[in-house]
Amino acid sequence: MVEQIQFEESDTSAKSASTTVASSVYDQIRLDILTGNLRPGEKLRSEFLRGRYNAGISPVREALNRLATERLVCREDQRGFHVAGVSKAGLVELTKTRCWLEEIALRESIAHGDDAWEEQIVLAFHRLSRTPRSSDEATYAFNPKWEGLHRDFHNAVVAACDSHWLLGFCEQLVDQADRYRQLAAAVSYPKRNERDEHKALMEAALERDTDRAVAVQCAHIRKTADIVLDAKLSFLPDEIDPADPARC
Amino acid sequence: MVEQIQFEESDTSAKSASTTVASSVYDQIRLDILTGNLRPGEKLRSEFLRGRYNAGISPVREALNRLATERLVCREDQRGFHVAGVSKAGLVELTKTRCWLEEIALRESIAHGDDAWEEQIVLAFHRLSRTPRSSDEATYAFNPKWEGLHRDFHNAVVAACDSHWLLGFCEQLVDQADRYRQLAAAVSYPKRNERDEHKALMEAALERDTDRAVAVQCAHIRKTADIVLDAKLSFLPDEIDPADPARC
DNA sequence: AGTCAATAAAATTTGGAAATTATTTAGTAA
DNA sequence: TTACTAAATAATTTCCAAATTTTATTGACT
Repeated sequence: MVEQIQFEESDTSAKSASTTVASSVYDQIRLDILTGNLRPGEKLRSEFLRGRYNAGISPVREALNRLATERLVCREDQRGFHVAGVSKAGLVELTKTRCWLEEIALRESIAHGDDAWEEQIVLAFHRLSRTPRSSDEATYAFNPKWEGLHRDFHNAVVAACDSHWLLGFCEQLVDQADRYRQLAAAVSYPKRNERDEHKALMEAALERDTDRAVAVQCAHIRKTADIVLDAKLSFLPDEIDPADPARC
Repeated sequence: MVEQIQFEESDTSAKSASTTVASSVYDQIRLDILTGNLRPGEKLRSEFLRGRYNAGISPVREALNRLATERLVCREDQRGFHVAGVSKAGLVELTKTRCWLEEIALRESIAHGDDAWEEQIVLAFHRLSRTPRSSDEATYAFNPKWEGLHRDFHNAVVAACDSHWLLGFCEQLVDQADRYRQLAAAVSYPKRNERDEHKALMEAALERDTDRAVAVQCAHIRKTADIVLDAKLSFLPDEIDPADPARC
C-alpha cells in the first residue's frame, strides 16, 4: 500500500517561511497590523484569530505575547489583547523619538561606514527606484515589494552603526510609523516624491556630509508624520483615553 | 456544612502580585535572570521551568516569548529557549548605547522638569540613601529593596522626558546592564561609593546644569561597566560565538 | 427609570496529552 | 578511527478541553 502524500498546507493565504506555527502567525498578525488590515484598537479574540490564521490557541497566544512586548498589541491580564491604538499625540511622540534615535544611528553609520557600506546603499537605492510605490497604477494599494525595499534602503544607510540595540529600537519605531503611514496612504495618495528624498539622503551619506544627512533624514521622518496629520483622518483621535484597553 | 477556606497559594517562593500565572512566571524568570540565579547561556527547558515555577507549559512559554522579545532570553524555532549570553563586547556595546539614550532622556527631563519632578528626585535619593546596598553586612547579597529604590531614583531623574518610547528603551537597557552588575557584584564587593555618584547626579539635575548632569550620568554608567570588566570574570568571554544559541 | 445583585453567557487562561522535530546513541561500512 | 545511517530518546510545539474570570443579561427593589 502506498503512503498518501499530504498537501494540507496549500491554502492561498500568504504563509511565511517560518518553521513554527507561532512564528508564522506572528508574521501574519504583524503584517496585518502594519497594513491596517487589523485596525487600531480592534479587539483580538482568540477564537477569531484561531479561525483567521488557521492555528491553535497556543501559537496564537505566543504570537500575541511577542507583539505585545513590542507594543503593536496591548495586553491586559485576564482581558485579552487589542491592536495598539493610534493618536495624533502618539504620532508626535513617536516622530520625535525616531528623529533622536535615527540621528545617532546615522552619525555612527557615516562615521564607520566603509566601501562595502556605500555600495550597499547605492544598490538598495537603485532597487527601490525601480519599484512602484503602489501595486496599482491609479489608486494606492499596499506593495509589499516596495515596502521591503524601502526598509532595505533605510537599513542600508544606518547599517554601519555598530549598536544592535540602537538599530533594533529604530526598527521597532519604524514598525510603528509604518502603521500610521499605511493608514494615511489609503486616504491621500499620491502626494509626495519619495524618490528625491531618498536620493538626497543617499548623496549626503555618501559625501559623508553628516549634518546634512541628519537634516534630510529628520525632514524625511517628519514629512511622513505631517502627511498623516494633514490627512485629517476621522479615526485618529488627539489622544488615547487612559482607560482605553488599546492604550499600552 | 461549612465551605473550606483554601490556602493553596501559601508556598514560600517569592510570588508576584500579578493576576495571571503567565505574568507571575514572567516576573520570576526575569528576576532570576537579572540576579544571575539563571545563568547566562543556560538552557531553559519547559519541564525544568514547569517544575521550578510550579506552572503549566502554556504560561511558561508565554513568559519566555515575552522575555525573548526583550532579549533577556534567546529563542530559536524548534530549539527552545536559552538565557541570553553575555560578553565583554556585548557589555561595551550596551554601555555605549545606554550613554547615548540616557543622555537624550536626561536632557529632555531637565528641560521639562517642574517642581514636582525636583521633589520626587530628592525623595527618591533620600530613600535610596537610607537603604543598605547589600542585604548582608559583610558580603554581598542581592537586596531587592535597594535595587527597587535605585531604579526609582534613576527613573525619577529622567521622568520628565516626555517620550515613553525612549524611557522604555532605557529601562530595557537597564535590565541588561543590571544583569552584568549582579554578575560582578557577587565577585568584587564593595568597591564603590554609589551614594556620592547619585548625589552628584541629583545636584546637577536640580541646578539644571544639563551638561554636568550628562557627564555625571555617563560616568556613572561607564563606571558600572568598568567594574564588571575589571573583575576579570572567568565566565565572561570576549565575544559570543555566532553559532551559540544564547546569541540573540 | 435607576441601582444593585444574581444569573447566564462569553472570553481568557491554563494544564496536559498528542504530534512534530531535534538530538543522541548504536550500528555499519569504508 | 572516521563517516555515515538508522533507531531510540528527548525536547519542543501544538491542539484542545477544563477551569477561571470577565462581561452581559435578567429581575427584584427603591
